[in-house]
Formats: sequence, C-alpha cells, structure tokens
Amino acid sequence: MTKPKTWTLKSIAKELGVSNATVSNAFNRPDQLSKARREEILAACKKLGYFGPNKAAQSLRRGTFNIVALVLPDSVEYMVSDPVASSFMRGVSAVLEKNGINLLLFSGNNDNLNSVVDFVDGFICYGRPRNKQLVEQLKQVPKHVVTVDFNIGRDASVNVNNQQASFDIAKHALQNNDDRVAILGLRLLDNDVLCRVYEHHEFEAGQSIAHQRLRGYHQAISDAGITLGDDRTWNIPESSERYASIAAKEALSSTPRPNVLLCMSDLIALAAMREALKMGLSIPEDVRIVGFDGIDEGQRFVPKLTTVHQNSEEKGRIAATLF
Amino acid sequence: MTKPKTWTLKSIAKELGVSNATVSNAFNRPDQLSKARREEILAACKKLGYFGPNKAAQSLRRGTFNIVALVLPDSVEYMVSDPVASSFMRGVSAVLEKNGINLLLFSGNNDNLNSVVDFVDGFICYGRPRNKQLVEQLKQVPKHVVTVDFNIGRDASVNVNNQQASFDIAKHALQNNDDRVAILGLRLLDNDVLCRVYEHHEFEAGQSIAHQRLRGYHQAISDAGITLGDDRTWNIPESSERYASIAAKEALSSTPRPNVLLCMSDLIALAAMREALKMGLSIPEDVRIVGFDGIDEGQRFVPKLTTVHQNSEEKGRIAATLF
DNA sequence: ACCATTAAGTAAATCGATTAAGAACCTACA
DNA sequence: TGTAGGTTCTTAATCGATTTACTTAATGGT
Repeated sequence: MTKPKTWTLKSIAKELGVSNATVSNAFNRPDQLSKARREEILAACKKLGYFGPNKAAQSLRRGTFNIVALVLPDSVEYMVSDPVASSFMRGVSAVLEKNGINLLLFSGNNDNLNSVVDFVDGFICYGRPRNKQLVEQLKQVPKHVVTVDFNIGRDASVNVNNQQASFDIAKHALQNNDDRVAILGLRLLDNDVLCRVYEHHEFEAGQSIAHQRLRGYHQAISDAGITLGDDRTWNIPESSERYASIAAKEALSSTPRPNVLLCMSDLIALAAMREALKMGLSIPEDVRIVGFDGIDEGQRFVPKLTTVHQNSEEKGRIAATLF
Repeated sequence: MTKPKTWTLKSIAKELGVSNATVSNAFNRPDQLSKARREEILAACKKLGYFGPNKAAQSLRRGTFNIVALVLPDSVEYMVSDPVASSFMRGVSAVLEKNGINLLLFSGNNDNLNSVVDFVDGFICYGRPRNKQLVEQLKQVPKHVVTVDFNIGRDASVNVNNQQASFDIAKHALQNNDDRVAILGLRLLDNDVLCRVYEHHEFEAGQSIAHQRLRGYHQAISDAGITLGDDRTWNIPESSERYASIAAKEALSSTPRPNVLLCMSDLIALAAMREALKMGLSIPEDVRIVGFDGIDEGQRFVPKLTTVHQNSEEKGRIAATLF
C-alpha cells in the first residue's frame, strides 16, 4: 500500500517494516547494518520515490547546513554591478562549489543577521557592511566568520594592504613636486552623497577601505613634497559611471586644473579618462590618471589604465578556503 | 539563574515560568495573550539575549523558509562574469530584498537539486541549466518554480521572444542580397567546444536560446534572398573574450570574407569588432557587426555596437515578482 | 442566579530527522 | 558449558520550534 503523499523517513520505515533508525543508517552509516539490508532498503526507497532524509530536518538535528552566507558590503545589486566584487564572488563560489557547499547572498543593507543565522554554517564578509548594526551582530554571532578587507577580531580575516598599495600607485603617478593632485574617493563618507570634501582630518583614523587608501595617497603626496589643498578631494558614493563622470568633470574643471588624478577604483578612473578626453586633454601629457583594482576593461581602454592590480578572485578563493 | 548556553524557546519558557506556547505566541501571535504578558516576555528575552525562535526549527515546522534558490544556467562563476546575467540577478535581488527574502545561488552544474530543495520555498531558473538531470528534477520538484527564457511547463515562465528579436536585428544588418553572412553562435552545442559547424539541420527544432536565435537569423537571411553557406556558422561555448576573438578571427579570414557578422551576444560582437579593427577593416563599411543583449560596454565602444537591447534587469524583477 | 461567551494560558502532538543505549542472536574460545 | 565479544537491529530521547484542543477564570446578558 504505497502512500500517496511525499515520503518521510518514518513512513518509509513503516512501509518497509523496519525501524526509523535502520533507514537512517542505510543512508548515513553503512557500517551499522548488513550490506544486504542496506541495499534492499536503498533500492526500495528509490522505487518508492524517497530521495533521502529531509535536509532541513537533518540540519536541525545535526546543526550543520552546507550553506555559507556571503555578507555583501552593500545590496546584491551593487555586488553584481561591480566587477571587482564579482571577481571576488567568482573565487568564493569556485571553491565552495567544489566542496558541495551552497552560497546564500546576504545584503549588507539588511539589519538583521537573524533571518539567516539559523540556516548557515557561517559567514564570509566581503568588506565592512554598510549597516553598522550588522557589524555588531557579526562580532557576536556564534558561527564561523571570515572577514575580507576589514577586521572585527573574529575567526579569520584576509586583507589587502590598501594603504601600501595606494601609496605605491600614487608614488608612481606623482613625478614632480609641483604636480597638481586631486583625489576621486570612493565611499569616504557614510552617507550616500556625491560631494566635494573640504575637511577630512577625521578620515585619518578611519578603518574603512576608502580611509586606508586615502592615507596611502596622503603619505605619497607628502613624501613627494606636495601639499594637498583642502579642496582637492571628491567623494563618490558608489562605483558607478554616472557619479564618477560628474565628479571627474568637476575635478578637471577646478582651479588649479589637476594634472594628477588619484582614483579609488578603476571604474572611476575610466570615467575620468573619458571625461578628460572629451575635454580635449591628452593622457598622460595633460593629466595622469590612476585607478585601483585591475579590472579587464581598464586594460582594453586606449590608453591603457594604470592601476593597482588586486587579485580579487584569489582573495575569494582564500576566503572560501579559510572557511 | 541565567543559563550559560544559548537560549531556546523551551529554556526561556522555563526560566520565565510560562509555557512553551506562550513564548512562541509572544513572538508570532500577539492576539493569543495579554498585552502585558507579551511585553513582559519580550523584554525578558531581550535582556537574556534570546533573539527569537530559531529559524531552522521554525521552518521545519512551518514548511516555509524565506529563501529562494536562483538556479543558474552554469556555474556561479559564469553568472558574475556575464553582464547580462548580472543584470538579471540585479533585478531579482532588488525585488526579493525588498520582500525580506534571501537568495541562494545554485549552480547549473550541480546534479542534485536535493541538496537545497528542503531549504527553499522555490526556484527561479535563469535559462536552461547546463545539467540535464537538473532539468528533469525541476520538472518534478514539489515547490514553486519560475523559469526564465525556457519552459518546462511549470508554475510560471518569463520569456523573451528570441526568435523575433534575432530576426529583427538580422534584418536590420542585412541590406543587399549579395551580403556575405557569417554567424557567431553562442552555445549552439551541448559540448563545451569552440568549432566551425558544417551541418546544422538538427538545430531547427532545438528549444535552447541559441537555437531560437538561430532560427531568427535564418529566417531573416532567407527573407533577404540570401542562401547561407553550409560553413558560415561558428559555435562559441561561452561568452568570453578569448573564445570570441578566435572565432571572429577565423570567420573574418574565411572565404568569402563576410561583410555581415551576426553575433549571439554583445561580448562576442565586441570581440569581433576588435578583431576586425585589428585586421584593418572598417566598421560598418567593410563589415557590419551586430550583437544581442545591450550591455553598457557596447554603447561606449567606438563605433557604437548595434544590438538587441534586452532588459535583463526588468526580466529579473518580473521573475521575482511572479514568484 | 444561571448559562453562554470570551480571554488567557497550558499540555501534548507534531514537523522529519539523528543517535545513544540496549536487546536479541550468533560465534568463538577457554 | 559459560562468558566475552561482535553483529544487527530497535527503542526512545532529542534537535527547537508551532499549533490544536483543552482547562480555567472572568465577563455579560437576561
């Protein structure tokens, strides 16, 4: 008498006239029953259409899920729009996929880790999440946590030395002590605002990626014997072409017109290059523009973009392996 | 006597001297207890550090998860590399995020839906998954299934009329009946192989996106009074620059040299344009190249790429809403 | 004063599994 | 023959919750 509904361990056991435990063992612990019994049971299950123990129930009992949450710095939308973030994700997924672990995307805008905490084995956090509460929750959460490009004193962390890398690229861009520098910063402020920043002493102590990079720039600038004006910094709220173009246009029309543009991402740098060309400036004669990240499009652009090549994919792989 | 471990509904109830049910109701069904009791309980929970019912257990009991799986056509890696797929994902995530639903990524290479089926409320499938077994499983799975750009007779499906769109773009590209046409196809074959295809009658009945588009091209070609040679079609296994360049170079050096190149994706078309320019051909005088998708980079390229603009993001939003 | 409602809370079954402890039987060895 | 050990399988507790059916007490209408 085959039951009509979906099978459960229990109903299968009753149907076959064996105990719950035996069916469970047939699937999970082959050494606990005779080979004959086991094969008999598995065959019967297949025939009846029972595909094995319910994973949700299994997870509840065992406390493991085969799912890790990737905590994004911002919305999922942002993640797939940004080539660097995408590379990172590629690295993470490659490793997890190989290990049969599923990936749950968790938006950095979300304010409650709670909605997923009970479903995952742990978290990989790519960059400090935009939502502060989330950061606090991550510090406490009783699961494995790997952070990338920021640190909250949890299990493991993989970091690029942003300050050093920005220092290097800026040093490369700066050639004379009368260079006129401008900075196109990415997410210097918490607020989502495109603006020109006149006062930024408070940035000196910040721990965000943007602040680390900024310190690298500042150090290179002062090493080159240049004094950075108080009005030479722009803040771009997200790595998008639209915002970057506006900021670049502003910067390139400001007085004195900059001949060095330090951009905190390649997308920004590319937008700036387009604006510069549009304004009839030549690169690098009139203005030298450097980026950060090393995305593909930068290498295809004419002239080629000078940038920090950071291997995001590798970072993703490492983060997933550390997990 | 505060317990040291993590709290559960049961331990909290005992601690507060009320029943299990009352605590549960305090969180889920306010109308089942007095306002005073409820607030008292919630306050106590907060103080003790109990953040509400365990979601995994809750889900097991209720059978709902607040998670949907996005079934990808290929690996997660592919998804984030392809701008069109990314747009789609952006649309999906925007809607789901708003509804507080989490997104689980499920690779189309995976052969067992089973590993996630018990964790999700349903599936959104973006394109026919590469793994055939997966398709069979999707037909049967006892959960909500929305398919995009392919159909398996399940709950809902959102489709672009690929055949019509390809017909239109091809018609636009073809101007004279002595045009020499070549086709750079994407994933015409199941196998991961870059090749020149000499025989393709079997494609006429195929249901994949590639086959639909191919039919659109063929129709436009024959409408234009042109006979397509048996050796004018190339198959590119994935939308990557490397493969596309090789195929484009081959096609452009074949005899007779094509003056119309129908490309099944923008990424392919862009690679072809680069190759053409490299070979000293001018566009569109020597060769007209059209794409499919409408990605941003195509509009920034000089000369601008002519293409089918398909609004993937909107498709994503629709798919998520249909869910 | 009586019965019918309503409100507030509880006991216990249930979701679908895992697993420690133990029963029943068989073998082997002194 | 007695017992130690090994297989094979079952019983029952457990994971952390939800929810139906029920008890008890309070309210209200006539």
